[in-house]
Amino acid sequence: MATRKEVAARAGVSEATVSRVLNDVGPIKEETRQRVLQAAKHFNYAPNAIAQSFARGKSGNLGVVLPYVPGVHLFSTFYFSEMLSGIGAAAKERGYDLLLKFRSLETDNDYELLFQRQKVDACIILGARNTVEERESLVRLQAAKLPFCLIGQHYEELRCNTLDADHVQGSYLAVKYLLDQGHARIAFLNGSPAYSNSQDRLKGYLKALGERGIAFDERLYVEGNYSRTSGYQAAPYILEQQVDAVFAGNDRMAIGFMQKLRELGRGAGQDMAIVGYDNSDAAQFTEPPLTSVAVPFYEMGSLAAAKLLESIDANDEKEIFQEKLSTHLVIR
Amino acid sequence: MATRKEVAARAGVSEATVSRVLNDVGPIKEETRQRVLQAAKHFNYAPNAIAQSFARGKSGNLGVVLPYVPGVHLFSTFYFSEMLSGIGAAAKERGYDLLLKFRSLETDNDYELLFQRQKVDACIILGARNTVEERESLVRLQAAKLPFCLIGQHYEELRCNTLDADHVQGSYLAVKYLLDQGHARIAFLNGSPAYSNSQDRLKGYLKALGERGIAFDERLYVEGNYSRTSGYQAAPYILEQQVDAVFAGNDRMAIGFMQKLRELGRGAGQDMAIVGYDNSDAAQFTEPPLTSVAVPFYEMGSLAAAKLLESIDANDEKEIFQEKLSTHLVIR
DNA sequence: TTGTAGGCGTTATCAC
DNA sequence: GTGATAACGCCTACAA
Repeated sequence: MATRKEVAARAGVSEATVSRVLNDVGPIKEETRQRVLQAAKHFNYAPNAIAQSFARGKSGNLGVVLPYVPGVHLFSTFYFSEMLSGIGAAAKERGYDLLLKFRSLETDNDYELLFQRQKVDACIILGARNTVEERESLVRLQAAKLPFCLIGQHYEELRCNTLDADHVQGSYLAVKYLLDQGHARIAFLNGSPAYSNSQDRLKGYLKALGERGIAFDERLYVEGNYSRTSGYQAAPYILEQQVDAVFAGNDRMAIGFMQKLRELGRGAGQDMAIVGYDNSDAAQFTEPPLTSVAVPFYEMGSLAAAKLLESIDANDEKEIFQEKLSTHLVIR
Repeated sequence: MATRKEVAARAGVSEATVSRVLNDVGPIKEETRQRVLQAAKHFNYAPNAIAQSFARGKSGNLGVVLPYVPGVHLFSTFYFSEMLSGIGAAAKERGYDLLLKFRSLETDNDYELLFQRQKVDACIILGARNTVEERESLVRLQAAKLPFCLIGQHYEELRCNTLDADHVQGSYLAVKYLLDQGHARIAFLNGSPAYSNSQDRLKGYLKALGERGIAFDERLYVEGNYSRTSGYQAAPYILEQQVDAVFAGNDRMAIGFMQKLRELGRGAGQDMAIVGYDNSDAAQFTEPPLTSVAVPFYEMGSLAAAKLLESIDANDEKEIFQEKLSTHLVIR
């Protein structure tokens, strides 16, 4: 593979001039420029990106941290897929490449390492949880002044770049809708409280109930893990509680719940109203179609990436951003 | 951020020794090793990955090229999601990071550039098409001895690393199933012939028909673009042909077709049999559930990555691999 | 067992 | 306008 040296030799100029031409800096005689360009073309030369990163002290990569669970096909979940699409689009626009980091939840709890090694200029963290180790790791990250942004998770104690959807509002909308339809005993099938968005959903649920003066009945509150199976498994218990509606924290759980319903011979939508969350593709294919809270995952990803990259490109003092995009209910 | 120099100074050794300790090479006195480790810990030192790549001439990145279409949420398609999950898992196992490259179909037709810049040690190309530019670009890639692998696409003229599913077989199974069910006029809703897998599907379709002595009727052959919309739009024409079954090149098109069917008041599965392809999540949620050809996308991704990385890690002469994983029919 | 020193391919700061 | 040249942080013979 040709290097700058060979190009310089062939063009009869110094290596510095080659760089100047290729980086389009400084004044250059048109004739020299042409000679260099031709020589470069002759060798099919392109600057070595790693050497460039090394010299510039910038990698040109935007890191994306994803939770990695062996055997679980992560991208197949609507949430991550959409988000990553958005991040990718925004990064591409700004000339950054995406470096994916799969983090094993048990072993890789050190976000710092990612940056210490300086393979990325900034980083977006997906699927962070509220555990002691993670919080501490994030505090260190911040102390080291490494630019990062959390999507879909926020901590009370930690003020850092954050992009999320307004899940309090989303859940409120969903539950209010069910109440408006005349349902009173509404079960809530939530995900793990280790995620702040689960907690937010609970707040929205409580808020909607509170407005109608309905007290929280803990028997109607069930925790799954956002998987279809957990929705499926929760169904028998929920049915025992004589509810007339179910609000699920995501579509997967809602779909699992509906499957069990059908197996038990109780068609969904007849004597039982169900509302999901995410408005994933699947929501429109179920029978009956699933009413669901639409979350702008793609926009969350692209906005987070845009803001983050913008802030590192303009290298003045970075302001912390904490944005919340709104959700809406898609009634089917 | 601390560098090796500072660590060396604090430990009272040379920089070379620091590297030796950290890379675990050569004989080192235990005491020295401890001093170095402590000094490293003191500064919270981790070697700069880019400098390392630079010195070693290896990036430690596995590139993944993805077609990029503005406005289309790529990862949301089962195909890419699953594949990328598989690639990611295999890369992680071998200590490689994933570098994603979104390729604009119109402008970025030069695969070479990716490698010339040497930001990746090897590359997996998804969504390659059979166009003049792409073929030429791939030929150059190969001539430059850059290790890459195509997934889901192969060319007659070009012998390169390839991993695919056996779509001839898959389509054959699907059509044979429909024939066995007693259907005779089977429409085929295929995707663009720019993808070799579309062509393979056609072969399978023809093979199954041929076995029963049924001649190809071009009125029953329709080309969509693998989107749900294209399935939806193709429906009226297909219905006009008085077919009793439809085989779709992927589930998305099958689902679009079914939607139109329902809108027209003709429930699927009643007077019209439908078989999809991919066995995506969505296939089980439709009403009625969709019979579909299961393709091991995840395994394709992980196997391709494994083989490719293996071949570059063992730096002897690389043998070209061309593998085809088998598919099976999931009857619902 | 450890130190010295050359090299990796750029960028960027000086001179001229 | 252009050419030297010193970084950049690390790896790795080669010497000692």
